Amino acid sequence: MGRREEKREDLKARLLEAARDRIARDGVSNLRARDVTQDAGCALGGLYSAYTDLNDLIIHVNSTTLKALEQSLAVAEVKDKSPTDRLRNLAQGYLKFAKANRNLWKALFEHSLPEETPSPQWHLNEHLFLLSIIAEPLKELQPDMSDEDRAVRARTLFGAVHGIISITLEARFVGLPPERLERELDEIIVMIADGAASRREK
Amino acid sequence: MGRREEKREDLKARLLEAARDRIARDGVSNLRARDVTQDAGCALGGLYSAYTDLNDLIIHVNSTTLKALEQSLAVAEVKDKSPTDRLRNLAQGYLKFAKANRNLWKALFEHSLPEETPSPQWHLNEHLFLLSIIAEPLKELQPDMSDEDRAVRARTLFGAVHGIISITLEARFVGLPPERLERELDEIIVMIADGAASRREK
DNA sequence: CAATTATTTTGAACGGTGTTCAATATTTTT
DNA sequence: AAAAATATTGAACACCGTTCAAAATAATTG
Repeated sequence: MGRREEKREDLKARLLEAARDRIARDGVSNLRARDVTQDAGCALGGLYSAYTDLNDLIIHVNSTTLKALEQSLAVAEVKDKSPTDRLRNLAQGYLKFAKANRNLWKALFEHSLPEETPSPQWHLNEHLFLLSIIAEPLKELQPDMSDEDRAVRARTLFGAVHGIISITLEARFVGLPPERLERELDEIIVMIADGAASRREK
Repeated sequence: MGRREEKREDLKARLLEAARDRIARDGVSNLRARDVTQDAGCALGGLYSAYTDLNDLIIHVNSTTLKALEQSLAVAEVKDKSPTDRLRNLAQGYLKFAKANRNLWKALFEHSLPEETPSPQWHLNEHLFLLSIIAEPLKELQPDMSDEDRAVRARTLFGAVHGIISITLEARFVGLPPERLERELDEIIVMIADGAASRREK
């Protein structure tokens, strides 16, 4: 019967949960194969029957983090607001999520793939929703922009927002005073949104 | 004689050069203590007499990278231009440096300190020049802003520029098409600069 | 210039890492 | 119930950064 499949899925789930807990608590750089397998209640080698790699397991954790972020941003979304306000809301929502789930959020970016082995396509696709929800208010702001240009601009905007947040929260460089992060982020978003809007009238 | 001091400095220099070459070629995550020491022509333990750590050696490489960036931006600086144009120039200069020295540039940020051991103060200070040269055009743009606010804004601006560039060049997330990076960066800078300027007139 | 002391350089050894794989245990099929 | 197919196990492996007693070298002394 499908008992095999069942146990296999159960093991994968247990490993995933154990890894997520460990990452949330100690950060992705402190994740150890021996720790997760012990937490999950299987032998060391069991990890490699459920996932190809410790890296692969981390990618799956990141996948759940992205889903949680998606959920979080969807909740924070407000209709009946100006596109600028919607962008402001998204940026604040992203910041709020990053603060509330710092280690899981950091794992999305810290996780450096070995060599030139890029993330698998299915995981890269998961990033696209982020860009699509940014692109939507942009469309209202600059309706005459081509879809391609708008997609590029959404990436630019995300990069800027993420850069501002990460330089402060990751604290590996000279960041902002944390208490001023919200306002700075907000002002920059408004500047860019206004810039986009004025460009339309030009 | 000062023969001791002399040899010691020579070893430090050889290790530094070997490490920089290795990082530039293979990336900081592929730097191995056994490789650098072999390249530098000393025993494995020699590294730990010259530097406290492999991490410490990497920080010193990063220090030279920052100096090179400083040099590069100073050359690119143009007087007799509008503050907006100077900011545009700085952003393009930063991009150009990142492209030309990708692995060394990435090492400035990839390098994750273990636990909560922050970078030493002398190295953090080296970052400040970057912010100071951003703050200068900002002063012209918004002369009524307090020095502190301007310092914060400079960090924000750097975070945005760095975020846009790194999300594309580090390719660990969904980045921009590389050929559009220059223009996007430029347009965002102009938007923010114009936003800052218009705020002044408000 | 020895002889002695102070310092540096060396590299085998240590503890910890991710990963593998023959042996064992388990589930499925016959 | 026996046999075949599969999954789980954990000792062993290769590699990593780091340490530290021993060997080599430099400085000082008589």
